[in-house]
Amino acid sequence: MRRTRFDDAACPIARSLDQIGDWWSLLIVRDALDGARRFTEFQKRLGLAKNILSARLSKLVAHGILRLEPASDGSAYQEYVLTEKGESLRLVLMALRQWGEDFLFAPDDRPLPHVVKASGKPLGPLEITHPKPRKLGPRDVEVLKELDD
Amino acid sequence: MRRTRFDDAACPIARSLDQIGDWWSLLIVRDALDGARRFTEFQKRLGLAKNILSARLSKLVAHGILRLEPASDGSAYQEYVLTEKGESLRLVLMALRQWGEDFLFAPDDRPLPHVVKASGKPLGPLEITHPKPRKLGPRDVEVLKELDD
DNA sequence: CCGTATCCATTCCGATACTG
DNA sequence: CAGTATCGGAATGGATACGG
Repeated sequence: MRRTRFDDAACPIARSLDQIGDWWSLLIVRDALDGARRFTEFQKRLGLAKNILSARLSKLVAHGILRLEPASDGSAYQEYVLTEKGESLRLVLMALRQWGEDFLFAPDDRPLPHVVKASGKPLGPLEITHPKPRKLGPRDVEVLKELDD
Repeated sequence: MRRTRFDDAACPIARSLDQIGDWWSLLIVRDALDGARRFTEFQKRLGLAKNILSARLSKLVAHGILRLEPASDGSAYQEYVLTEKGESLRLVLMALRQWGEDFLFAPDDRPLPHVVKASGKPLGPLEITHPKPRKLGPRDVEVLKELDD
């Protein structure tokens, strides 16, 4: 596409999109946040072609969003784990999730709730803060896998 | 590319990306939030080809993120204004901005600060809330155009 | 199991020319 | 000013075949 690069743009949003603004990267990060670490695991979850998964993973590693690590089990392979930079995308994903929940689902087709781990209670909206104390960290929340009420 | 569609995915993030997950849409929304309304205005700010701007704007209108409105001045043309759905993307953009600010700028190349309109003070991080009261709305903040300290 | 390599279709992007 | 039309090139995406 010979896309214009945004990597040196003055705007942080443009720079961000340059690194993760394509169709698959954020979904890969989403699954990584959900515990996926192996190539085939990502492939199975996302259902995308292996060559493009390979390319995306490499790009994410190159940008320091994922990092390669020796497999946690005995296998000779490596695993893709999130760096701090990658972990921090959780907030972006949450914003995207809340927007989607609010505007992209019909009343009779609700998404799985996003809840606070400790309490199991659904999240409130993201809030903008003055430079003030924090409430809850991104790690404190999770998305329910199924409805078991 | 024959990309897989996410518009009926179970995951809100996937659905969101289906509507605004391309290279230009969020930047268009960014500029709309910043006051841009006219075709040429977007084109000038973004520096993208007119045909693709045209396609993106149409798509955003089709998705109910932008809406066409008779020009506010005398001209016979129309203007692109954000719907509530589009306005709500402000939070997503803020998350993206904060991530970019945190990880994509060198110490000697800081981005323009994002401040609270009323106080002029820089924003704190987005926070996750329990179902609790709100603090500051997305409309209360702005990005400085230049540094005049 | 974990990828890389190859092939082909699609579509995205940018530039330019053109209309009202 | 506000687009539409057309063009070529590049990157993306999916499928499959192949190798460690």
